[in-house]
Amino acid sequence: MNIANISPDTDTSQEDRAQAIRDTLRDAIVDRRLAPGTKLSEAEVGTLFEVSRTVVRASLQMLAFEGLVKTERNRGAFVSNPTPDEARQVFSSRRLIEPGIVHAAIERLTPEAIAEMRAHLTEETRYQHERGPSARRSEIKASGDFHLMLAVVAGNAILEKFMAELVARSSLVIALYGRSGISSCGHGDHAAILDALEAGDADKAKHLMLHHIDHIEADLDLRNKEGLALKDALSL
Amino acid sequence: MNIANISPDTDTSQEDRAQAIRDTLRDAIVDRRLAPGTKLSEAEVGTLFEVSRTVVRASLQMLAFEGLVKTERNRGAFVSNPTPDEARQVFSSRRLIEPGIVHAAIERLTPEAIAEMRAHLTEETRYQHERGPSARRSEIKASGDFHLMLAVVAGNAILEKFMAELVARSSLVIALYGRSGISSCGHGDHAAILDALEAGDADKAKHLMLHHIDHIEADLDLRNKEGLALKDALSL
DNA sequence: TGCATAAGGATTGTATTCAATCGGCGGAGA
DNA sequence: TCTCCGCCGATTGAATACAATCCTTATGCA
Repeated sequence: MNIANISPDTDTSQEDRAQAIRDTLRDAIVDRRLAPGTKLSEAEVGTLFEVSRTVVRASLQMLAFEGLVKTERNRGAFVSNPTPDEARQVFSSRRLIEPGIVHAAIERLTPEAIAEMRAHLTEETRYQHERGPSARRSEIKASGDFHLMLAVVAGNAILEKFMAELVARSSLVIALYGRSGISSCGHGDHAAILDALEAGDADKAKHLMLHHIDHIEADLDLRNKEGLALKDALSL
Repeated sequence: MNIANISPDTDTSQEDRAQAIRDTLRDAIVDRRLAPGTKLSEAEVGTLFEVSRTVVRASLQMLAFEGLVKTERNRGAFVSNPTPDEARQVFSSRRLIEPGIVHAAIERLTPEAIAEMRAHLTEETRYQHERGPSARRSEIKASGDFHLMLAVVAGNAILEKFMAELVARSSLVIALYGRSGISSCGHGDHAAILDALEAGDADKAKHLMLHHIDHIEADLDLRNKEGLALKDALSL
């Protein structure tokens, strides 16, 4: 995969170019236009965004912090290639945090928030019924955004940041180990969770969330990739 | 407070100077040699550590990610000055995550780990009985380290990173809002938690941990600081 | 005296330059 | 022919140079 198909989005924000580049790269990573292992050369990225390596380095460092990029000294930055163990840790963390987020969200859930999330769900459904890689990418992003919106509603900026990292890393993991290329999240799960939230049934919502996460993880094939790759190589 | 009293520790690691500087600065922040609000000028830090601003910027960026430093564009980096609301979010996050860490740790608790933590506790106690700012700083650090060791035992690198951030931020919060200058953590709490862990009583350990966190937060005065500072200023 | 404005200095943001390291390629020797 | 060694290109790491921004201060005018 070449990194040339990432688009330097509109430079609307004068605030911080490094942040804008990070966001663009992150989007490209989480919806899999940049495959795990892809090298992110400072010079190449800098040329794409028309900035010097200085600001690119800052962007890559930020992504490294979020775990989406791994940097090796004197070798450069690569889209992360999470091991099965790291993958398990991601989902273990989500199982720990997300029920808590649900719990917090249920007390701060306004009618507006519910409406917004319902609107989001319909959009998500729409993407699921469309075809083509573009719709697929939008679906992946929307699926993660559901969890992020929940974190926003919960009203804790720190947990929100943690969740953003976990959702992004989940996307990477699913890209690597996902068995059915279908979807990162069963859509019905989201709707059921939102229903429980709206009904004010915290226990049910938490329960559904846990099952949802289990469901996602169950779709993964977490046998070690190296052996698999080796076997594939030998069978050629 | 001047930043001149932070010591550039031994440059043993050739691996990454930026990381070493970050660690030194973080230590200085968490044990309060650097007060919240202190400006961290790139040039000044660079001079202290004998590196160029380039690597200092990387360090400060890392600290900004952990929430220990806030950077304002064209103004520079400052040791974070968490608001009462942010403080509440820190402890809310800890209440969510730490019981989970306890839960995970109890299944992976080896006799060696227990011994290590017991040793840590005795050291912690020793600092509590010593006098002087140096012992006080060591006590603060040791107190946080207990929670970090637990996270390490839990065996989830992601949660460990999250906890490191939360513990560090807690230290800042306590520095700002702590009522009794005494201690960041009641020591007895730690011992009780470890006892419950060793006994394999997960529920009790989680319960104790929650109470411990509540206890820490209860010692804070989270009325908005601005008004307080203003009142203090007027009473001069 | 008070305020507004502009100049100056200081500090950060970004680009460029130089140094160090790594990986590959090719040649020499066994 | 295979292996080992050394050179060279490419890429990152770090320092310096330059540009932009902000804050302070001083000065002029009302």
